[in-house]
Amino acid sequence: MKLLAIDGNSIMNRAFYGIKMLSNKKGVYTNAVTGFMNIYLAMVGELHPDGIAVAFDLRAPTFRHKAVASYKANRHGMPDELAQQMPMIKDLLKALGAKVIECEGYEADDILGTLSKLCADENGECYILTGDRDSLQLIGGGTTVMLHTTKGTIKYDEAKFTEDYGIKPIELIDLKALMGDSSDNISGVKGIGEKTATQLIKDYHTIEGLYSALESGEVTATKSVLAKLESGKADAEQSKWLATIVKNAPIETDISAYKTGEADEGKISSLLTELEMFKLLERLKIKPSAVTETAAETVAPTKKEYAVCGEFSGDITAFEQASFLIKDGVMQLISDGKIYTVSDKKMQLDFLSSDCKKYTANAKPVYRFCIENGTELKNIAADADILGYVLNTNSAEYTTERMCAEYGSPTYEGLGEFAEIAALDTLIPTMLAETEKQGMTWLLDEVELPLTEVLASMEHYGVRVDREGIKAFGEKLTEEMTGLEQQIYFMAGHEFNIGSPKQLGVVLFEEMGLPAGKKTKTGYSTNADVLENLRDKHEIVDAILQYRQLSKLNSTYVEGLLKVVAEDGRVHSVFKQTETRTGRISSAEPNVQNIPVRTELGRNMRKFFVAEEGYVLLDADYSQIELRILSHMSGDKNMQDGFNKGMDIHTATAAQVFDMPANMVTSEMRRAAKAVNFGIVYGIGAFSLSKDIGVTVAEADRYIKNYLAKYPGVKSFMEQTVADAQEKGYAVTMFGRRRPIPELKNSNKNIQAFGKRAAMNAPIQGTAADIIKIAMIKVYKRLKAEKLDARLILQVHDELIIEVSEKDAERASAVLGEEMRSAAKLDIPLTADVAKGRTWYDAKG
DNA sequence: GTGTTCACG
DNA sequence: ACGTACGTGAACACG
Repeated sequence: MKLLAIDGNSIMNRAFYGIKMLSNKKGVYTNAVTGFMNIYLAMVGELHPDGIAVAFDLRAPTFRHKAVASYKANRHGMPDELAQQMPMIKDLLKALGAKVIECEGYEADDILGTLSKLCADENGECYILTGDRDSLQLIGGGTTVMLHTTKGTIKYDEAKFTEDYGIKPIELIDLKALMGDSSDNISGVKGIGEKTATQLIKDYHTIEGLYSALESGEVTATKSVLAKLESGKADAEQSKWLATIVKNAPIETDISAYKTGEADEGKISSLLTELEMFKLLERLKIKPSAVTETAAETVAPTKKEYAVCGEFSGDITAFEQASFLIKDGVMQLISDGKIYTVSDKKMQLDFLSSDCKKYTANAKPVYRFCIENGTELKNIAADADILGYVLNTNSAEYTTERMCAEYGSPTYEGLGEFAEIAALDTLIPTMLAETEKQGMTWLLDEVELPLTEVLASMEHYGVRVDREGIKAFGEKLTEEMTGLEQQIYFMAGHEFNIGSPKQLGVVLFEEMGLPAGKKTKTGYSTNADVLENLRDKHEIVDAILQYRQLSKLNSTYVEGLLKVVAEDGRVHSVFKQTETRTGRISSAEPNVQNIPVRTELGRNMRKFFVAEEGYVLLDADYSQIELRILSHMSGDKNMQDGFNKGMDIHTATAAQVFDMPANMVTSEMRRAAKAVNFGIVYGIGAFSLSKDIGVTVAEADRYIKNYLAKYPGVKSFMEQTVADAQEKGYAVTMFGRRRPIPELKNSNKNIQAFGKRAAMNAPIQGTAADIIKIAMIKVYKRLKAEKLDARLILQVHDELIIEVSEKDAERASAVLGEEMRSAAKLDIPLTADVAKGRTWYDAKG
């Protein structure tokens, strides 16, 4: 018999603290279960045991509330987030065929000890998996301890133990009896520490041996140690008893009862599906379960019958309603329970441009396919990816498989290559119903679905870049960098990798003796904030900051951009519609939403984003859209007043906060007010604000208090928003978009505080995202309707860029401004100014 | 693959 | 006592 005996509590603990918080969308925490299973599967894979037993302490979770006079009383109780996960892991382990052992009055340790003895009695092997060094005393006689630590799992047999500790495993008990163990409330002998205890045990092996030697005066030690030993004899004996793991817990003694049982796949599947642990399901090669609670709440979709009918022939434009997918160039089509394939491209395009009401997953590439073939994709009524995103912006991916599990839709493995489209055909109506129920139908139909086409078009056109200009700029940067590099090496006294924060830290803070500020997990922080404070300490700091700036520009923007220029001399960034938690879109390959603008040198990059010959760029951005939204949503008349009067909002805020007329506001005061305004939008904290504007925390706190006093509507809005989010579990925008915030349910104060800030920010940032999306659709439609030689090509959160022929520039400019301003009707005006230029640099006001 | 840094709104 | 503004993507070093 080869038995794997696991200390369930200990491994759950390690897993819980070793893995960042994870939770499913209901806020049920899963990180400890996830971590446990990772360790568990790795161990089972390595050892291939015949039997697995997992021991748990049987203790009420409320035990931690002191008062209980026990020798374990000072051990910290587990946090609720971990306690919740204990029943889950037990159920899961049972379903996997492992034996879960709990025993009234005995700790996990004792159960492991008993198991190891049972094994030894049968001449079997016992592997104890634990994160607790206490169990090392069990080593020997066929028992090996696999000690799980943050650095990995160490296999402790007798040889390894003796090598590390210099004593025999069993002597660990005597060692603890002398030195004590505060975590187990074992006192040991007062005044005897690790060093002394180890030496004594090495010499005398056991407490009994030590004390008999002591009686006969054979112990050589300092007078004080001898005195401590003598007065601590009773403590030592008591401690030894406490430190000894018992081996006779009343558990099943027939070792064959611990043989691994049959796995209950159905149970595993429903458990893991509920927990949304799909990666683990995949690893176990088990399909997710179709039935979840979510299903019961909405329409419980029933499994339908589908007939596979082969290649379609007939009139492809005659369908009224169908789901489709395109896989490796072959279109799969499902309508009225019949599944077809369509291989002919012409036929595919005919279908896509027909009036048929279409359901699909990930429509954007299909839009691009149609655009590239000169036709139009019509009547997309649902897109599973978009539905998945709207229903839960927190999800990491929107695969059909995952969503079926999440929304309780059946799967169709029997249909082979058609499994996905069949699943989709059933899944989509369920998700549409859920969307309706959550009041997001308008958002879906009028914003997200039409937006996909706009994004596809933007990706298709891309933006032209001036390759030669970028190269020349890059050469200039490289040259300057070489110069700086030499200066830095000279000042440091040797060459090193300036790009390595680790090496840089050593040079600055050890070799040159500059005062180290913040630390990171791995060493000294060398970020711009830290370096900025060291500027007057040494010339090298300035050179490094400058080098950093150049190096960033060169590698990320010059080299990065050149890498992604297409054959047509343009970059076709991917605009992702299901990426952000708040509803914004994101941009990648290249990211066109973070092209430098704040410093003049970086801003030069924008000179290389150019219009095609005969065309110009139009750039329009919303002015203060987030604060305008805040003033609207909060209904704060005082703040709205500033906007209605057309005032500069930061100056208006400064006038309010510092209680003086606007014309008396200094630029310093405006700067502070601006920082507070930003802070409010982000969910403010006095500490961060003080750091941002360089005042004391107390002063920053006063600013905030003052601000909220002047804008009482904002104050109550923020409070209400957080309260709603806490109650409902999500924050919501003006247009009904939800962002789930499970962090609010966390017992960790910091995480909860983060949740609160996110709850304050999400409605504001999210509403801004909704509004610019609406504007994009309106602009796109009007440019098309008015047949202008113009196209939307970029979006940067509050900014839109159009490429337009010179002759249509005037009209397109009007369209852009009008549609942006009228995208939403708020209590205060939305302002957007349009500027024109050959390059992005020129076109930005 | 993770951590650090830094570019944008 | 601790850590601290919201949301992203990319490059690089390092294990």
